[in-house]
Amino acid sequence: MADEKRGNGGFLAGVPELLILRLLQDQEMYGYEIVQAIRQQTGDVITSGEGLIYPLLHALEKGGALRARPQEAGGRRRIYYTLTSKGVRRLFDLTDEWSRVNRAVGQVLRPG
Amino acid sequence: MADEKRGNGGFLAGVPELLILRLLQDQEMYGYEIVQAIRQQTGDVITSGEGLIYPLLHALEKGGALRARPQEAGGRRRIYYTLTSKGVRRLFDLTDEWSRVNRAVGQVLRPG
DNA sequence: TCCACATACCTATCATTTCGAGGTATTGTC
DNA sequence: GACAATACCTCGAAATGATAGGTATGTGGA
Repeated sequence: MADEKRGNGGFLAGVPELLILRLLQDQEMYGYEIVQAIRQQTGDVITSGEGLIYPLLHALEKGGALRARPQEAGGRRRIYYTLTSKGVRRLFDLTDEWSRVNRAVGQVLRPG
Repeated sequence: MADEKRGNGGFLAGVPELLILRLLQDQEMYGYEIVQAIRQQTGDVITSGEGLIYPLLHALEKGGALRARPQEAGGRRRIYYTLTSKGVRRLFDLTDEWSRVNRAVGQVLRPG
């Protein structure tokens, strides 16, 4: 079909990035924590794994949207991330784009 | 960044398929017409081109969601598509999935 | 003690989807 | 006659997500 082998069922283009940025807007978090948070806060609707989240965090950091702060915590090495001003701007842009697409799809789904 | 080279700006995974099915629920349409309709009804927010729509129509037909009916109209060869019962089911499933993801993202964006 | 599990990080590869460029042919307009 | 619009098509590149692995430490139970 339109081949639908997506574990999450599709409709997720760009969503993980948006969610990461939004979560970090409220508080500093580390990667593993973000993976769990997305699962919990979406009621297991979005279950993006570490194989997606970690590379995304690295890309966002390299792009200047996030700042990384390594820290030891009980023998465990964690990397905490915070939003930079660039990240905040990116979050606003993505949020805006998300609602635009949302409205657009809604207009077709339930017309006039 | 998360590299954002999508002409439409992201957030479109699976959306074109959903829109096609929804449009065909109301009336028989041909490919070129669908491309224009998506553009118009979304106010140019979603501008998926023929390079995306035609292959999608073929895949949906092959998958049994659509039935194709070729017809000549004023020297112009058009291929009209209609929904099969399988296509209707697929439309319901995608619509459902779309709102689930929508709610899930919303929960993260505006918590509390 | 040993084993399994949760934590916490990472990469590589594959599948899917979208985008852009290009190609054919007809009709209508300047 | 040239050009835009109509109407179909395919190919290849790029981006994204999913899956499957791989490393290491701490904790709890048998």
